[in-house]
Amino acid sequence: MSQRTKIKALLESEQTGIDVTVKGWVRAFRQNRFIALNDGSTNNNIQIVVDFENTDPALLKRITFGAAISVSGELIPSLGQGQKFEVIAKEIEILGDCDPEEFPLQPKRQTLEFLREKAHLRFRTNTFGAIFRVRNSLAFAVHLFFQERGFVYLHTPIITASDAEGAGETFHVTNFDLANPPKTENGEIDFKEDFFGKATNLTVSGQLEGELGAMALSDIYTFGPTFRAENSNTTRHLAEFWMIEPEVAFNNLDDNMDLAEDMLKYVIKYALDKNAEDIEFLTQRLLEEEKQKPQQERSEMSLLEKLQFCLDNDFERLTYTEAIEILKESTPNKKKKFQYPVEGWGTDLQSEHERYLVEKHFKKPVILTDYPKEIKAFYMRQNDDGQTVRAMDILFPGIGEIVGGSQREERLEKLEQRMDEMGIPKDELWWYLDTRRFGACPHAGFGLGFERLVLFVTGMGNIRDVIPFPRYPKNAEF
RNA sequence: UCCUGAGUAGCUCAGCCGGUUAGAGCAUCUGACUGUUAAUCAGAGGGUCGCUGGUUCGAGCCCAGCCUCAGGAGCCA
Repeated sequence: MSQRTKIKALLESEQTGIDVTVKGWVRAFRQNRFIALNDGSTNNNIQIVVDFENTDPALLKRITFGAAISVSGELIPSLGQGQKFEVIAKEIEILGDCDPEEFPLQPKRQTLEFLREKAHLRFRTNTFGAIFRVRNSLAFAVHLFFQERGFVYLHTPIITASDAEGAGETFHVTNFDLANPPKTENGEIDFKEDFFGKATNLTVSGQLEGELGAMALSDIYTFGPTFRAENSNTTRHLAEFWMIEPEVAFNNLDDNMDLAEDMLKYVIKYALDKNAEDIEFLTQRLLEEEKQKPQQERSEMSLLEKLQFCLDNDFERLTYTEAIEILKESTPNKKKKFQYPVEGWGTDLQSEHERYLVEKHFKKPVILTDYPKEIKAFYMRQNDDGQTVRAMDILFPGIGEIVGGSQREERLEKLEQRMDEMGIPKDELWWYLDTRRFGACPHAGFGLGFERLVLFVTGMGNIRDVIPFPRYPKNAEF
């Protein structure tokens, strides 16, 4: 057989009457005559027309939903309605049988919950094919964006000894026999005996190491797996997720916000251009899904419109303090519709408050800045008011926080004072503090949750559906 | 972790007030048909009612505990 042509290329073919070879998985076999074949290069199938009267019935029987086959034949303009081209099969080879009695997937709509349990096979559905092609484009676009701007892709460690970052519960990394770890004289586990000679864990953030790189390379970004051992059971959290963390020397918070907004728009634009068909499919999928919902719960904009709107409009920028004022004066607050009424300044915003600001009040992405220092991390730059820090959170409709970042505290004295106040052990972070001793400069960065971005662009509702094999409490299957 | 809801055929779901042999659609299999597009028509097979214990003459249904899933909350990206 000749070299195979991918289905995406076939469907974009300029000429017909040529002999081609296609390989893929059977999506449907109708009337013993029409095979819908898909190879993952596009959501569209190529129709294969089988001369069933002159084909071995034993072979025909093996063309079942899910089977892998190779087909050689002539590409012609389709005789039927509904597709541009079709392949008149001259030779069909079964590469891999697929017993319909055993195969869990069925040629019909299946629930996302069911497919989540069959994550090893769900790539073969239209929805997940589209999701993972979009995910791929977004990941590539992230690199394109930063590389075009001269950023250095920095690989920060996945195993660290630092548990002082305050970014959540960590997964321990150890070589010990858990039933019988070495103990010290006072009965505590003796990590000096462990592989690294100290207690280690999986990283919860590459930021602190990223800052070290930025203090020489100026502009860096990380893009790697991140681990949180939080017992989070939500549609927005994973125990293992991918995070993008740029860190830029000499940037202030405004530069930081510009960078984040430019980046988000760049990668969304890239996916819209590159995956127009997939996003159109996902848009239709969402419309279908929302038909089940009552009118008032449906979104005002389709997925496609929402993404375009995001590109066409500036993100709304305001301070935490301004947000609190808006929330205090808001109708739901006055009518006591909020579960957590907005009264004073200083407490963290609840999900319902963020959602109100983004989805009801501004109706577009919102960047909140200058949060009270008490509710933010130790490394954020303190404002002159003594109350707030130069933090920023980007809130997206339906997702909530997609980016969290800040200008960093570069003044050693201020940083140490804050670490003391918050009980962060300075001796463990001696290397971090060194950057403030030797050529410190203003700098800023942020963390972007990659899966939350994919969630937004695909219009999916659960973060477990936008990563191939999700890890979450009580689940590490596959 | 907390709150709410769910778990019945391969999938999606119905199952009355606790009552005798647990149903439907789709899928699958068999046959018919053959330019179909979620093909159509006829027939057939298919069940540890999440698990454990309890109440009862009798439990898919009531009670308790546990497991899993979904949505929301918290934590955050």
